[in-house]
Amino acid sequence: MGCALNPTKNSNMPAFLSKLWTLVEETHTNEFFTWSQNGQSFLVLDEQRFVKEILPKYFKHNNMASFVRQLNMYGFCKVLHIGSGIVKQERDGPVEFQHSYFKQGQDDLLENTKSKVSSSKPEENKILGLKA
Amino acid sequence: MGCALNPTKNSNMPAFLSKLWTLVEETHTNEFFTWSQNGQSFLVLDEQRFVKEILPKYFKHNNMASFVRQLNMYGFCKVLHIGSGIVKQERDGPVEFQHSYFKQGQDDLLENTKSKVSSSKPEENKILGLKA
Amino acid sequence: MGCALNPTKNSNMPAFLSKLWTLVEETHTNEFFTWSQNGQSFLVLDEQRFVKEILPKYFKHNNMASFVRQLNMYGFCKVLHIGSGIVKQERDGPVEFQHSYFKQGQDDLLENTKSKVSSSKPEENKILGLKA
DNA sequence: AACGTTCTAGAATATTCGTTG
DNA sequence: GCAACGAATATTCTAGAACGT
Repeated sequence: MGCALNPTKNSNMPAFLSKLWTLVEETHTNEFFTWSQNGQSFLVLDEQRFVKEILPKYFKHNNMASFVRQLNMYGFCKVLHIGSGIVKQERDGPVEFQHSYFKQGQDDLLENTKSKVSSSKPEENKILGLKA
Repeated sequence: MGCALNPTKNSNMPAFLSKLWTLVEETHTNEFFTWSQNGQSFLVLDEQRFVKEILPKYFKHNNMASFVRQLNMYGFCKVLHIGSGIVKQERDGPVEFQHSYFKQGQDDLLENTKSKVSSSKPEENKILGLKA
Repeated sequence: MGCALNPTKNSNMPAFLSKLWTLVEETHTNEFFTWSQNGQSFLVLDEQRFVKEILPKYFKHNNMASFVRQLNMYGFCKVLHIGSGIVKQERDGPVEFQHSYFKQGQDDLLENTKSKVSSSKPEENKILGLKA
């Protein structure tokens, strides 16, 4: 049966998603991890602080690469910033990720987001979500 | 032992459930074994003390694993904690379990909770309880 | 670090096995984690200290259950201690595990020990090792 | 026969590392 | 170069199985 509940939303949502939601909703870290202005994506404004201060509190690692791997597993895509620098990038540009069912104020969309490898029926995994 | 009802010894309730109820109602162990704040689950706040001091008083063992096995047998589910990241040397997060018919103040729900393997008709075991 | 061979970093051995080997070879923790007298198995003499002091240094958790799960995955078996107490138990008996290719002084046996789920050919996984 | 205790395994998600396009 | 992915191992939670009372 639906066990291993997580307390945020009393559902069996994967831990990664509820953690990510909690993270981005946290107001005291908005300085370097927050929703984008229009709420359609989220931003890592200071990767160093994010990796050092946030990741180890919520996950069993402190590697940006592992965090990104999880994002990709759940269908998030990086938002590319083109032409944001001449040589390379002025400094490190912010890291931005987006998912069609992960938007500010719409935690209901998140409900049934699935991992790409979670279920045994592959065709149901490719994307995710029933509310669509 | 205080005023709390103690649904023991007067029914055909499995020993595990009445012991668990007694345990969590005990006020003098609330420091490390107690109801959660909203009474919807119970917490093991200090696993080491719980294992050494409480388990052997009620059961024929002092293994957390055996206790958890029984919880799962009766349909209890672990409550996941968002902030369970890299292990801190200092303190462990509490262990929390929940069951829809095991709630503070509602010992009547507990009455007919059944083990998942007790009956020979599997479909009747999945959950349990008639008062619902 | 003493004279014991340490079969790490120079092979494709899974991290769990090389860590386990390192652990049991460490002399300064022999007080509560060590080879058995005949070197055919290893002992956890103080589970609480082992869980708190050793596990988090080598793994991303501090749960005995997770450690045991890994041991079973690699084919280790618990060594049963019969008649280890009359009324209850004087103290806690030590936890002992054994594997036919994990023996003191024979790190060569360990070389090709495989997880039960690692390869895609199930029949080759059941046990393990090529040197036998 | 039901329940309790122990040891091992199943299944899902998480983390790492290396590859693909 | 680099975002996304495949695959192996690791961690977690729950269940199967054997045995005893």
